[in-house]
Amino acid sequence: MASLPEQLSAEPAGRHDLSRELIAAHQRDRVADAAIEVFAKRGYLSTTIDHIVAAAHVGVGSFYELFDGKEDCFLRCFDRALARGRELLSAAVPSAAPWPEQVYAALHALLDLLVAEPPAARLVLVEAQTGGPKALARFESTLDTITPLLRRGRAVSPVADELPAMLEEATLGGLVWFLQQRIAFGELDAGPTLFADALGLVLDPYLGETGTAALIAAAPSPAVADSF
Amino acid sequence: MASLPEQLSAEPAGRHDLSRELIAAHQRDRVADAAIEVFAKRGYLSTTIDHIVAAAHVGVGSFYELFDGKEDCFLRCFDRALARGRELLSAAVPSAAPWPEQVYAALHALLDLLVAEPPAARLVLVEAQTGGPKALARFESTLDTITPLLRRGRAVSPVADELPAMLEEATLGGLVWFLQQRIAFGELDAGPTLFADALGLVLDPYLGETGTAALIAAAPSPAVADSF
Amino acid sequence: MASLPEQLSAEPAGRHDLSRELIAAHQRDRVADAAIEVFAKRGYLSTTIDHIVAAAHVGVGSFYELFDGKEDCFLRCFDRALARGRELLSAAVPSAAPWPEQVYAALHALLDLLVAEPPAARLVLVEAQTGGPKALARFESTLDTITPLLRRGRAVSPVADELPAMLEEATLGGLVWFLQQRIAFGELDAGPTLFADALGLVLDPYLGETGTAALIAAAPSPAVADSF
Amino acid sequence: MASLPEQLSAEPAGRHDLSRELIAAHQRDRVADAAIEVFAKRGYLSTTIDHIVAAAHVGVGSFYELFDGKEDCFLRCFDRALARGRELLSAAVPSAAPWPEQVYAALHALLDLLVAEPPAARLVLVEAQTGGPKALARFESTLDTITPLLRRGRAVSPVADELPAMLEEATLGGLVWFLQQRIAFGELDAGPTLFADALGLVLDPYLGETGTAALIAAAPSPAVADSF
DNA sequence: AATGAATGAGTCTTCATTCAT
DNA sequence: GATGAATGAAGACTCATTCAT
Repeated sequence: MASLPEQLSAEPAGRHDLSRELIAAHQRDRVADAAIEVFAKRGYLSTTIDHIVAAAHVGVGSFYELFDGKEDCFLRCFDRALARGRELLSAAVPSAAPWPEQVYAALHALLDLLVAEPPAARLVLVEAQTGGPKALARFESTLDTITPLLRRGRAVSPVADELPAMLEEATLGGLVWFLQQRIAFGELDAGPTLFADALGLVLDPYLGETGTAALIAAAPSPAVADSF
Repeated sequence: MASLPEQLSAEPAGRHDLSRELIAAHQRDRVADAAIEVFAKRGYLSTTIDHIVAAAHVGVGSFYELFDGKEDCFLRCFDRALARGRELLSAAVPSAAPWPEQVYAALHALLDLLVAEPPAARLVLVEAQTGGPKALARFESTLDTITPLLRRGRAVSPVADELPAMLEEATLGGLVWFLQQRIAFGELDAGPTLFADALGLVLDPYLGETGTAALIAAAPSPAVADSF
Repeated sequence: MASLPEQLSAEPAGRHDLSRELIAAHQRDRVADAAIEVFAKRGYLSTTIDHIVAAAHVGVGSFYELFDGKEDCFLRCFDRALARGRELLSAAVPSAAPWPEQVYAALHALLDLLVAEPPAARLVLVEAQTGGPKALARFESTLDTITPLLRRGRAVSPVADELPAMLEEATLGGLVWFLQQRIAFGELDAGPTLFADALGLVLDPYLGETGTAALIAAAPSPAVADSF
Repeated sequence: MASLPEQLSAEPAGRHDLSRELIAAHQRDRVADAAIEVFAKRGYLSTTIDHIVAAAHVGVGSFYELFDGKEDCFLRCFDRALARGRELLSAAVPSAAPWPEQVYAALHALLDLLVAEPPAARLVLVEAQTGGPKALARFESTLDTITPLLRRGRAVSPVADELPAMLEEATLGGLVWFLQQRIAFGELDAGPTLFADALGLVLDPYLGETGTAALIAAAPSPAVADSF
């Protein structure tokens, strides 16, 4: 890989390698973005390398320069979509706000994202298991990150001592399942029902139906009210 | 010309066709059972016809006599596993018993089944989506069968008017997710924790933790106490 | 050929074997008739044993009892069709009539036959080469039988000493080609043009156009005039 | 994003596509040449893709890059052989010469070609019908091209008004048949008899035997006299 | 550095033939 | 004696991956 010329001119080579890697990373991201679309459209199984390189406008050789193969590519796509989601959600949640409003904001951002980027949504939530256990494990660990955040809702719940031990895991599972179904059957649109259902699914156990309704009525963010 | 033999063979053919179809159905079931194992072990994607026929001890030609191809085979395996599960659950649930005990029995039978037949469990719960939307839709409709049964729990719940609207869908989704995870990571064993967790996941919202605990303590079925 | 059992019980066994062979020959003919249709409809290449046994209403095993395999079956079909043609033609030609009328009758009978049995016609004239060189050779030898009959026309020709040496071979080849084309493109119907063309093709060199026309005008056989 | 490289590569792509197609066409011809040999040796039916790729020294993938499949390949081979023949014949026939000499030259060139390239000869004349009706139709239309050229012989024939109406079709059919037989039985060699027979077959009806003999005696081309 | 032509292992599937019933 | 279920060799074709240019 490191050829002679680089060693002869050490310092610039370092910079060069750096920029080379940057360029490579950039390329990888570009190709991954194209691949996400393709994987989402055709499924992991029936996606071929040709599909991807055609969509990404790169040569087959470049593809193998960038990725170790099809599975590696899928995994990176998966990671990329997941990371972007995590990032956006962190940014969307006001860390100082009371718990219910944080959940409100997070869920809203999540749905916004899923509606805005159907391919990524499908990749992460539907095609995950097809890509093997590795992708699944990563998704799982991301979910584990969320569980404690959810659990903090017990502090503000009037029925805290009645809440089931596994509530958070069940809630998260229920939400994932709820979204999977909507995506699998193409019913994931920006209707107000979707958001209300999802919010109720998460908050009701903690606040009760009336509590959730009150929160929605308060409509904390105008933007939220707009898009949903 | 030579029409006599044909007429003679026409009548028995009817009877014969019947037995032929019976034999074929039997063969199909045998091969499907073997295929379930293979699909569960290798995943739909990397299962080949050769794997299946080797496991089922039939020739390639017989396979294609029995099934239209790989996908047809997978779908039939899926249906077969699903049907068997539905059947066993129906039989296991005492229709006259109070709702909590019915849930107890049903969940127990379900976990029993999943532990007893890991391949079928993996096929239905994990490999479902790989086999295309057809399998998914069938699984979905099975789940829809269960929702109303779950909803009957509201009648016995002390907190009925506080229960979220989507509780049943969330619960079911949570349960499915819970089981998927256990299966995907090979943690689905016959430990007592598994059953307690699953039961809590379903019953807690209706009965509260204490109510569930009381039910477990009552230990309605000795068999249950045995295996879990 | 003569096996031990026959020697032990000579006379009855002989009769039995005879009748057995007769029955077998009869079966073979029946199956061959069905096979001719199938071969003509689908071509040698894409005809399967299943097609044949289904059309002939026999079991696969019986088929292999009757024939050595697919090629053997095709060859026997070919022979059978050819033999039938030869037979009919011999019968149709009045041995005492003058040569032009014999040709007239023979050609007429031939075309009658081809129109009446399109499958056999196609088998012999079009599918011949597909079945390998054996079929071709047999067809060839049949043609060689006809050459001398044709050559006898020189005796009645006013231009006998001007006739090309290879006239008979060329004529026969031209006729075969002419018919092949008509069959291959489905233009072999019982129109008067077909017969006139074929007759001209054969007789013109010997009798000249005017001679042939005179023969047609004489319309030797009413039956001929009818069907063509 | 990253749109620049695409635009830069857009322009050369046009040039490149051109050369790509040229290379592909070249490859196709090379593979077709090998395939002609194989088809001629084994027949269409029992030729496999593996046989072809082995003979052409290409990978299976390349074969499918070049052709749509076996039939497409056969058809292209057929066309190629036919085109080459047509080309050589056109070149060989002196357009200003008297008709008998043109026929002489054309027939000679044809036989030269058939003897020089037995595989192509067999492909076009014997295997034609096996490759389906498409090949046959193309061969037929080529023959139709020749008919009018043959008909011009009537202008120089002393017996023009005695010539049969279908003479040209009969002659051509006879010639084809004559050659098919020679090829099928491997008797197509460069002996003088072959050429004399073929020439007589075509010219005798127009010029009479004596006329043809005179033409042969004149031996218009020394080269002709050499090879036959 | 980037390309895409070439490869060939591996896939699904068909069908002539055998043989237990 | 007849049947047709079972076999598996062999076919066409795809596509992930390599490597010369």
